[in-house]
Amino acid sequence: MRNEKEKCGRRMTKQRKVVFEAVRSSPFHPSVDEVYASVKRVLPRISLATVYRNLENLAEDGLIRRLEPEHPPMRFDGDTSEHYHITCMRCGRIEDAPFPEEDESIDTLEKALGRLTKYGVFGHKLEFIGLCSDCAEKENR
Amino acid sequence: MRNEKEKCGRRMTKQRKVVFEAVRSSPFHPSVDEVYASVKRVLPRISLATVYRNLENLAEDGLIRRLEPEHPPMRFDGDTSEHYHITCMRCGRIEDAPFPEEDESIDTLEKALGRLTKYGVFGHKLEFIGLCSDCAEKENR
DNA sequence: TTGAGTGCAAAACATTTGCACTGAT
DNA sequence: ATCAGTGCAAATGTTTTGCACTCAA
Repeated sequence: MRNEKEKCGRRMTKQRKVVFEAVRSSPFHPSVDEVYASVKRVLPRISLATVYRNLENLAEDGLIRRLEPEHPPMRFDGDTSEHYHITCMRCGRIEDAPFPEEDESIDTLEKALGRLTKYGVFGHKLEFIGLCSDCAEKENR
Repeated sequence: MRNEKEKCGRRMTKQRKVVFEAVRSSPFHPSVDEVYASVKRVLPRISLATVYRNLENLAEDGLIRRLEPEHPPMRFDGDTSEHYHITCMRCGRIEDAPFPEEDESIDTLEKALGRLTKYGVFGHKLEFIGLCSDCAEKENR
């Protein structure tokens, strides 16, 4: 329920650049605080609000990906290529699934994941994303 | 990263019963506040904290399902049978996908969903759930 | 030059917790 | 009778916002 704006002209500030780089260069799906800590080493005066604002608009612009962990805080992924994640049900750690997005059944993907990682795989969550008829109607006006 | 407790003996209080019934009987994947409002009509003195606590432990016991909308607040589903959801990217509404969980490719499911609902289907989110090796190790001690 | 973006502090939200009390077992 | 569960209020953790200021375009 975001992504509908597609802002065209966004100013390339130091802050935006550094926040982007921080997410881009982290392989750990960092939380806002982790990005903040990392960014602060380069721009010590940056505020947390700015980090939030930039993460939000970078995700909106499709330059990073917003993940949705079961429990806060939000995490982000600098790798926008299509890939899936596996989440540890105990500690919440998020790692990349080691296969490309293929047109396989979920069951097949799940079994493959068990073979290819050190995870015990217990299930999956699948959610479809779309536009409901009410909102589609509003769109055309 | 919940569900590991499997509490055996839970007291069946009026509050727990009514919260359960409220989620069970709502076809709308209600939020905590919606459950609270509904429950308040039966038990006007119930507190929001109690609603939170009961939703939490009902989900833990597998009697209801905790959903994870992209943005707060949390929503719950009284239907624990296996099924998928479609979420409107604009308004956030969550509806049941009108097919049983089948061993089809995601692409096939997505196309079927476009035919079977009034939604324009734009994508999906798939997340695998497992236990990482660190946590598995801790488990065995 | 100028308004989008920033820093700061305060507010808003969603959720959790401490504690004295209540009621299901 | 006991203690898990409750109500209340206060605390926590996360995210957003108002506003004066700054700097990228």
